[in-house]
Amino acid sequence: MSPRARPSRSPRPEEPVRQEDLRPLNLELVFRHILAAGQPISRTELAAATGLTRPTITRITEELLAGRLITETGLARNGRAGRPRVGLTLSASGPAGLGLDIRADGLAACVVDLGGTVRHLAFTPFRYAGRAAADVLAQLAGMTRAAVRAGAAQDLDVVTVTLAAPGPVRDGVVRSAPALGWRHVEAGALLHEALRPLDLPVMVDNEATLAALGELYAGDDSLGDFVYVSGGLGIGAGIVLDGRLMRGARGWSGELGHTVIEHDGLPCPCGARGCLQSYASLPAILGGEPAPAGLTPDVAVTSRAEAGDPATLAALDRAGTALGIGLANALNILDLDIVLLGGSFSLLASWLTGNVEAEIGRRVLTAAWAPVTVRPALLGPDAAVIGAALTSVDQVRRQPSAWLTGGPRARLPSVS
Amino acid sequence: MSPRARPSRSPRPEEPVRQEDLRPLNLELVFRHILAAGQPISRTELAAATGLTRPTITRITEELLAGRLITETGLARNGRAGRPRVGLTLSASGPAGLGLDIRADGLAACVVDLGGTVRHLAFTPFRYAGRAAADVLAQLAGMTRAAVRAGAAQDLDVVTVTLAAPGPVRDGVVRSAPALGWRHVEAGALLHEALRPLDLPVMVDNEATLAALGELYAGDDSLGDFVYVSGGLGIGAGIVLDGRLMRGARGWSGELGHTVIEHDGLPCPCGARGCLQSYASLPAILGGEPAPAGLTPDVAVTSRAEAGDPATLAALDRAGTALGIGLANALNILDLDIVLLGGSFSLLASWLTGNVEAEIGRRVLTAAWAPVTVRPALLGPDAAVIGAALTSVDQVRRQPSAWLTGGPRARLPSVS
DNA sequence: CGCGTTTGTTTCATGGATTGACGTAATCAG
DNA sequence: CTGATTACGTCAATCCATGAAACAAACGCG
Repeated sequence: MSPRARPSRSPRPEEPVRQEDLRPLNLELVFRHILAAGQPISRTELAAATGLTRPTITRITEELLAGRLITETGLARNGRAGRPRVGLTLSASGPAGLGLDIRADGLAACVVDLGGTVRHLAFTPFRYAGRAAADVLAQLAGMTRAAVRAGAAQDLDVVTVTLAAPGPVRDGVVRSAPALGWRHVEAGALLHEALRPLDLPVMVDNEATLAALGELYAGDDSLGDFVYVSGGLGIGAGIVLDGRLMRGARGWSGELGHTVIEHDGLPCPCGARGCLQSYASLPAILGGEPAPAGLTPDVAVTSRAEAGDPATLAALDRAGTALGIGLANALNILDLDIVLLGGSFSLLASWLTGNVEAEIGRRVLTAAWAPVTVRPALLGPDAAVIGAALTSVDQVRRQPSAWLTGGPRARLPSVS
Repeated sequence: MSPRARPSRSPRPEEPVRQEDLRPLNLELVFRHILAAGQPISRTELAAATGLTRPTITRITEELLAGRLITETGLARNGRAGRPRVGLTLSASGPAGLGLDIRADGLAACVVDLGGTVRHLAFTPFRYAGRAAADVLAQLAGMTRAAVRAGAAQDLDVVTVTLAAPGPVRDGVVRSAPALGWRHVEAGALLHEALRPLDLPVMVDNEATLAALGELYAGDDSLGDFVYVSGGLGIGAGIVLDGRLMRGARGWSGELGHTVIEHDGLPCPCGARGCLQSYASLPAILGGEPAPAGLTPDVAVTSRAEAGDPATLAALDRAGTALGIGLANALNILDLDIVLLGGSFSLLASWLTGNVEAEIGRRVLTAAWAPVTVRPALLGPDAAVIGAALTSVDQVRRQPSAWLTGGPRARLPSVS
């Protein structure tokens, strides 16, 4: 996914609004209310909630029903007198989103429906050493096909594919992914090609970014501003402000791993010194020695920590402090009050949280009167795939009218 | 100014859109085009630019003319055949914005018109030592009255007052301003009270924030994403993303001064160690010794640096490096490509820029393929006052329809 | 001076939404 | 079983901003 080309810096539309634009707008309004309700909601309730009149609600729900975006549940016999209400819910069949993730230990695929529930989740171990990017993408294409079939078997129609990649991404191109040995790989175009004859739009985005979106969509409404820190071979962050992802001027925000902890500290492959990544990434915690064969780095660290290995515990202690300093910097700049430890950090949270909280409490100026919450991510290691799938389906959730008028895969670029 | 209460995290309206809502929307669209044009623009040009038809433009411009938001300039005889165009420009009279700034060396007031040009600018030296907050606000009230009169003499009608304060602000309350000895001062309410019987809405916001907005409004359209670093007794930053100010979850973003440079470095009054502020603020550059009597700190530093004082030059060298590291952290997290050195840093830019650029080039991951620009702020030390005044007038610029329908000072809370 | 040309205005039709009334469906209370 | 109650659908009438087309105004040019 690329940052939109910034056609205007104004949040308001740059195009004239005509009468015929009213229906789509109100349709989206109604749809958002159905989304937000979380449970079946009747037409009358919708009328009251949106401020639209019942005739209008009827017309709009007709369109939504015809487009398979919502379905009627049974009558809700609420005990009171009168005709019972007819519940409206997001359709359990209909449009769906597909997510893919290139993870340290393998590849993952996921399908979610409009309601955001996971309907299919698959994982294939994969070793990247010596494998070309094309191999990875061919494997992903296979998993995508399987996922589309699995969706179809449940009457789900996959709309878009979103791929999570471990590195900065723009316009479907992975600029660099050291863990995979990738540099400037046109992952979006390659995957779209490998999917033939399927013609699914493909979006590519950073792993931490998508994981943050996953947490945002999966979390309750109170979760509107937070940093998601993803630990793994490197360290990335996804920042959500006011319920919207912060992408930065060029879509490369969140490089927390190269935040400076010590101005003349350990050297980092990026060329600088004292980067957070050199203190708190999995390799750093493992102390340079490779993980035992067959064990992924995070499993190696957790098992050693659980066994009470003093070197590992010391490394985790140091990592927590470094992470806390890096996060404190980010929080001082961004003013957020929730930190989600994600990726491998979600597994290591019990050893990290203490030091992270301590450093934040000490260094964040506003922490004194506005405490910061540090907690592991809800979705754990699957956050990125699920987030990717949710991002896919969000195409429809954000613009139901486009989906309805344009039919399947309306006006989406094939790669972005 | 407080962050709005986040009624909805959606960029789309939460209220139904009716036919009568079309006109305000299109009116704002037209007004934005007039704003963006920068020079007189004809109705026909507006029609082409907005996509609306000429009759609609006529009706909308009628309303804008009646509300004194725009004026017709003379006919533009462009040499070609046909009826000449009638230019439309932002009204040089009509609604105006008032800004106030509590600066290290005194108090400033400023009036700008709808076009953003400064129509009045006043400065009063002021010593804060031993003076209560009420004294400061009484003085500001006096300057406000004078500015309103000066505006009225030019046929300008001040809509709102915005006060820039050196510290974190929320809901019109200054949480802390060490330079003034303020803690939890209800500056907005106090100023509103002191202005009686004038009943002008008063907004209060952080100085760096408003200065950043000033640069945003004053700069050309290419300036949409940047960090404004304000140097002074402390160090603050205003962050603009996609043409919009980033305020953080609670409105306290931009505390760059307490970003960690060295994880066990110099102690800072905030309680932590190694804060940027301990390396690059004016007191740090002065090396702890107070500025000579009668000289403000920035003048003291510049004069010594110009005289070639080796201690000062070394301190500036250190400060530039530290500032570069702090900014590199921010840029890695935020992905921005423009840094504006503001406040006192705008005067010291020639000694700082080199080191700042060097550190950023070394430490920002994306700097290799996407260079970062570092330059002094355009408005210099007046950025905050002007930004405050522009913020005031922006109330009208962003919602011209509200101004037109609601009459003067429509529906603005008296303090925020 | 009159013609063509461009700009701005007036008049009328269009279309989606609201309003309000009415009809129908499905339940509960007695 | 009957009547009251509530939910949902439908129909006409009306509103209102926009679009389309014709009209008026102001200029350059021959």
